[in-house]
Amino acid sequence: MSVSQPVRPPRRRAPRNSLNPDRILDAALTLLDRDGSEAFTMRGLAQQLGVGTMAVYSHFRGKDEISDAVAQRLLDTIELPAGGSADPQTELREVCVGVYRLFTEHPSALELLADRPLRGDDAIALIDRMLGLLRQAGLAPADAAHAHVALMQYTVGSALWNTRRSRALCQEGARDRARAKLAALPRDTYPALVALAPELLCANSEGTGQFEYGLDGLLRGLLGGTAQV
Amino acid sequence: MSVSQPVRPPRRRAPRNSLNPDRILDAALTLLDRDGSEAFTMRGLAQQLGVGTMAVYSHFRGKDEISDAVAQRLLDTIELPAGGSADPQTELREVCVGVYRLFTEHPSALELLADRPLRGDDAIALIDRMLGLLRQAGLAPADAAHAHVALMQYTVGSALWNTRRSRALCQEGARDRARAKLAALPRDTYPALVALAPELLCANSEGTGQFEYGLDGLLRGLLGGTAQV
DNA sequence: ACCTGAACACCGTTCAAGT
DNA sequence: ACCTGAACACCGTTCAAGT
Repeated sequence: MSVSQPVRPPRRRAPRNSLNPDRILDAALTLLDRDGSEAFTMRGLAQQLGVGTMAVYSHFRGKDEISDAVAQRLLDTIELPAGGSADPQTELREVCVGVYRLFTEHPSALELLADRPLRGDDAIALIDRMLGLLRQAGLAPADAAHAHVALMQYTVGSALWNTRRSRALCQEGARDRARAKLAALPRDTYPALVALAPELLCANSEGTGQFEYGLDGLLRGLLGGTAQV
Repeated sequence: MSVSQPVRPPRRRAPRNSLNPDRILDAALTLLDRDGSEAFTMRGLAQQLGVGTMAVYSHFRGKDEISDAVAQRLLDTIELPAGGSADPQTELREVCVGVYRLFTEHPSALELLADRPLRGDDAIALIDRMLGLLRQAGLAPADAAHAHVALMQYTVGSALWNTRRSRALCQEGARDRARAKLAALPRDTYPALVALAPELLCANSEGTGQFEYGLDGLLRGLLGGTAQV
């Protein structure tokens, strides 16, 4: 066996200016989407870029600043619906579905976003759009603000729930174990749960359908009437 | 200066059986609530217990198993309303508010819970109760399942949003910076946002009020009628 | 059986140095 | 200016050893 071939050959010095913020953010997002947020490491990022660990620090202050920038960039890719064509409720629905889509397509980035406040021009535009639609739908100022936050909370919560649920179900045989556990429950202690077991499993494995069910309910409840229940 | 007093005096050997799973979980929850989830460390936990780092491993397989047990224990403290006294919608409301309360009172534990599936007897009982109430309210099996998931998603999402938002606002001067940023936005690019700035700031700093606003909307929309929008 | 410290393979980041 | 490796203070966990 030849010992002369080292496992990690001494990387030749990276050419000057081959690195830049954009390349770094691209690599970060790739890493995040492919391997999940706990695999997002400064060392891993540098390796992905074919560069020494500390090279990245010439372009960003640290990991936090990179996470921030990735979150920013993602938010700015949300496409707002054309507008004007449909009624406010339908447009609000489209906006929320768009945000949900983005979050489920970039599961690990969602965890970054949940940590930091929403800023960046496109995120601001999104909030403005939603508030405008809520006012158009006839909500008073305070109601529009509350409704907006509620919609965001539901959307973020659903996306988070969904990505974590689906990651858990990816585990070896997890789906069968869940099914078995449900089947083993005593029917008389948990009558409703046992009776609805198949529907529950189904609702949990649906993705967008489940989200839209709740979203429609929420929109109906928030916009439907001014009557307090 | 005397060198003979070491910074960390050689801790005397902990008495046998002074450690047990309950004491460990107590310490873990204390640590979690006091210092946040990223301060929850095997080394810190052992220190809190006045014991060598590895002592904990005699009682739990590792950090993950402890996190699991803490989450379990928390879920089992949720109190279900007496039942039978009120209509299904009011009872559902109480259950959700109870879950939300638990989550906001133990912010860091929520992050643990978001990661793992809900199990444990009391968590199961909670799900059963909610499903039963939803059926009582007149929902078909598939609708009850969907509605249950939607309610949980909204509740978890709100709690998560809230704890993170409030943690961010705890930062030095963060509240003022947010206010200033809102005030600096161009009125004609973001008309709705600028107009609703005070209401938004208010909705975001309310805790339970904001949650209940959306919850009532969601319940109204899910239970209000069978009409699909 | 229960508790111990040393050691291993990680992590983000500081530092002084190379080009 | 941009990129480098060594080093520091952390982390969870394995291991062989003490009692």
